[in-house]
Amino acid sequence: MPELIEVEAYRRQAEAVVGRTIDDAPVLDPIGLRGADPEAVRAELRGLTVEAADRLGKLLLVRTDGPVVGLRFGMTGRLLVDGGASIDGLLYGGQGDDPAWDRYVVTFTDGTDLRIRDPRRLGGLQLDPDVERLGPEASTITAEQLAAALARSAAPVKARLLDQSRVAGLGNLLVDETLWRAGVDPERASGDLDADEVAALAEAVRSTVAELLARGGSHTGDLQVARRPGAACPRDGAPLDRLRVGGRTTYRCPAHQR
DNA sequence: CCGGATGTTCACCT
DNA sequence: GAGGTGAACATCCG
Repeated sequence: MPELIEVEAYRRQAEAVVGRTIDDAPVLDPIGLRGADPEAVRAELRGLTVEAADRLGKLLLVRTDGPVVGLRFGMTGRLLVDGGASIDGLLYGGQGDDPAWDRYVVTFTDGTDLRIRDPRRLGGLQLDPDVERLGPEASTITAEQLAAALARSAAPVKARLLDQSRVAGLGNLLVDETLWRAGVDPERASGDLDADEVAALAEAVRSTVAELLARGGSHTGDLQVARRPGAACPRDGAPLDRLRVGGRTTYRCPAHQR
């Protein structure tokens, strides 16, 4: 589920735990710890008070009076606050929702809790994550920032937009939707876009994120409904191409994406 | 049965 | 150095 939009929804939920004090944080399954010792992480989290819930790209940052707790959700992770009632309505698979997939639990002194539920175990938790490795936040990216991210690169523009160190927050669905709306071929060499095209693309990134956030998810794009072989472009009816760009399945309208 | 799927990281090629 | 590919993770779906 998580691209920037879904993680933003989790961030808003996480604001409910601001002010609470952590009683315990057992690591049920030590995924995505990047070498950290599970018991050491648990010990560090005990007794901390949550001060804020922030986000950078797809990384959720829970600030405390001690270390920042960085949460990643991979493709299938969800955040459950106070027993669930997940607002994303995007359960992995048809039903798939099993407490056995809880990887991290944070219990608070008032008896409430927060948990990371992740069937495929692609998410993770890191204390004081290195946010310097991330590019500018996609939802507010400027033409200047995007120009810097694309400059002098022969890589396909889609690959650059997916590269979290260049632009933070976009995933496969958002990038396809954005390039489709902007009329840009995902295979275009990044450095070949002129200043006007870059400015228009930056605007498309911001507006696409805002609109799909309002609609309720990365999967609510206009192109998304056509993400299947042989589908017609919702804009002009041309048969969509299905190809691989940046290692990911890509849909493109050959008629209007240039 | 097989291939893919909203992600990230790494080893190994060209 | 820059890009690309494939694998790994585990589960579900068409």
